[in-house]
Amino acid sequence: MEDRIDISVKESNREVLEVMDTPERSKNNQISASLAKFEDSPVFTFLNSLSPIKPVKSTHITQTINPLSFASIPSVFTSPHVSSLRESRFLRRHQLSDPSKPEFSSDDGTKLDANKANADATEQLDEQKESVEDGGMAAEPSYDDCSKFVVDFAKDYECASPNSNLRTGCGREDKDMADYGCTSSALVPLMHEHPQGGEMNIDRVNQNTEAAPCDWEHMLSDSSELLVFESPDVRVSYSKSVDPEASFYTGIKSDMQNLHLVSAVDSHVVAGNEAEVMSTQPGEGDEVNNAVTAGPSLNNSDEQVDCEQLGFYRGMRRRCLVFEMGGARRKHLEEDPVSDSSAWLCSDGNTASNDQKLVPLNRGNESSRRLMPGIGLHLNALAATPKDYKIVNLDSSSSARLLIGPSSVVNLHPSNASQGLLDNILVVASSDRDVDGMEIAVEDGCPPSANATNGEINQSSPKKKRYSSLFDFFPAAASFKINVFVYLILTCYSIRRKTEQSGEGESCKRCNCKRSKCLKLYCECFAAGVYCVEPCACIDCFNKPIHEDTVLATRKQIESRNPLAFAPKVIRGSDSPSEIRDDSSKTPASARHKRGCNCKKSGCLKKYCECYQGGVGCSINCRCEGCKNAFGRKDGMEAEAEEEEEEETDASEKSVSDKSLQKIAMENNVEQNTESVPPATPLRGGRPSAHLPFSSNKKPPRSSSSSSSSFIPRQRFGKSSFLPPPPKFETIRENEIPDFLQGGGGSPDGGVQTASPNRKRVSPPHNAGGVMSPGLRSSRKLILESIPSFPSLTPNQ
DNA sequence: GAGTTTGAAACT
DNA sequence: CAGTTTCAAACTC
Repeated sequence: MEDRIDISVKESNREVLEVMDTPERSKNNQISASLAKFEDSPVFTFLNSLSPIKPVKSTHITQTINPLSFASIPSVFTSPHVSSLRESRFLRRHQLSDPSKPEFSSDDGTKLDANKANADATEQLDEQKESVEDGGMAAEPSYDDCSKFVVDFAKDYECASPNSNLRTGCGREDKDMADYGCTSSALVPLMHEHPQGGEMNIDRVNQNTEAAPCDWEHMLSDSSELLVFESPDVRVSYSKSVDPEASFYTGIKSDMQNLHLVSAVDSHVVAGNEAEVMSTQPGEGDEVNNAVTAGPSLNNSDEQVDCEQLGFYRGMRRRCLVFEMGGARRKHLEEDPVSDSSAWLCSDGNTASNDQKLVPLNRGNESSRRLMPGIGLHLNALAATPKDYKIVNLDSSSSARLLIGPSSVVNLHPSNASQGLLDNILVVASSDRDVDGMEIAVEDGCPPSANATNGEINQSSPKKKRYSSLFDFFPAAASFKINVFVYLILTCYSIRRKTEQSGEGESCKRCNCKRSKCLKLYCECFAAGVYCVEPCACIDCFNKPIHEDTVLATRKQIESRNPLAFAPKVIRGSDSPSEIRDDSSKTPASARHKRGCNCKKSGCLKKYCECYQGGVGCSINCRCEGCKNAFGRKDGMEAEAEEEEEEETDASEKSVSDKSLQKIAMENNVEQNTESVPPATPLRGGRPSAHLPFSSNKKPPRSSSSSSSSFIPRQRFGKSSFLPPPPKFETIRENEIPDFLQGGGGSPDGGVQTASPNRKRVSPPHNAGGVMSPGLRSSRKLILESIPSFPSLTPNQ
């Protein structure tokens, strides 16, 4: 049975993956495939060794929180090119955002268990319920998960909580537990418990947890593995549909909400199968159960139901979560360009329907529903998170879902954010109470409705209290909590890793628009492709899920004028080795502003300058006057720039110097970029570099080459203390640049120019000749592997 | 926090 | 395409 189950699960997962892949398929497929293999492969082991756990253990993830930097948020709007990748992002975010929604697991569960699970699940559920009553822990089931990780985790958990009903339920067969079937069943029970009587479960859990101390390390290691490696589900979901971060968040949130530790895991696992992360909504336990029981065709007929029923996410949070998640998934699932829009929609609540669409992956499955609810991190949330550190919800801004605490500020920068979260989490985890707080926070993030769904769990009362109460319910939680947290942390960590790898991290955006209605590029949120969130102080904002249509339409219009309007403004140097810069030694980052700046008075030393703001040096594309960009003058003097800051005076002169020089430099530099880059700009740290590798669909290369030379942000500023501002813009690697972007022209500049709406800029001021350095072109060719995150409204992409 | 400066975005 | 206006962020006080 077990074997069968596993096999079926794997197959299902792969299928899902395949389905998902369609849009960008090639890459995605590869990825998915790789992921799938991953699980099986020894690599897992390796990964495990690498597992996030360590970092987690370290706990300290040094993430600094930059109050200033907001993680760039993945663009809400999917640009055509990006679509697939983007979608993934969305998903991620959604997940994150939605953490409140528990739905995650549901998906996986649905698939996995569907077959066997159903029977088992039902039985288990019954058993669990009983067991719960008995005092059994439901929680464990979560771990059951198919993934070894789960198993291990379960073991650990067991140690912690012998009770776990799940186990018992699964218990029949320990292996079974490991098996998906078990997991499913386990999940089911969890689900049931939730809906029905979270309390009872909790108590049991508590007992369990308390009873047995857990092996944190094991847990961590295991969990990490699961998250990262083993659980194909997780991976899939994350990698594909879900944004790691988002998933992470969402996962946390969902977990939190559910408090079903298990649920989180389970969800992951379950979801994993589908490759989507569907968070089971707490309230939906029934659905989940159904799904599980339902069998393979987990698809819920009612995807919407998930969203709406769950309702958790209505409102801001919901937007974010649903929005993102749904969108992301949808996209993945559906190749349809439309999906993009749907993604947007999701955020609204409206989207439920959309979500359904997305669901297709599941097609048969109910998973779809799950999808909606649970997962999504909100991009915004992410963005917000950094500041607020609210891990979870975006919308939640208000809710302050901060796991940690409102006070705590963590940068969620994509790269950092996760760690920050982890850190926070860890911290939190350290103290049970903290944990509670976290949970609370999470839930807070959740819309009331969601709570309601969870209602069971939440008793109601104030969010925080609820959570606390939850813990009350789950008194045992202590250990259990820890486990859960650990799990979450690991998950987050893993997610973060992925995200980091992907380069996605982004920060939140907030705007303060008063007249643009947040429908113009003036609006940072809109420009970033994300919906405005609570933190925004905008007036008459239309950049909300509710106005999806408007937003999309507007977006299209803008894109029609300038296809790259939503593209990341800053492009990091390509990774290609060829591109390695000569100067590499100097500047790691070869990033450059897509269009270049046009500064007249700021000397490119203030954030007025987009190049500076983006943490990149000015390039040939720039038409700035008196460039003193600390990250690199357009002259290519960047190195000097550093030296000079003080010398600034010279700068102007040098700037003059030459385009020719610049060209040369550029050529040399062209290659600089490379991944190393990341560190490149000091800024980065804080921010998001968004680099998701999305395959670009389109276009032309921006002139990457224009490149500036390197800019070494590093401290070059004479004023060591003074660090360059974190990049405000989303950055993309050249490789990532969408084809359409690249498409164009040969000369890097040209590409860029073409891209740039502004003709002025477009015109390559400096070396106009598309000539750029030949070298650049050749070397670089910007093959934009992935597109930046801009969402394209256009269907076609 | 209000007012100013700045440069991108949008418009003509 | 150039010039102007609008806009909101960045900055200053």
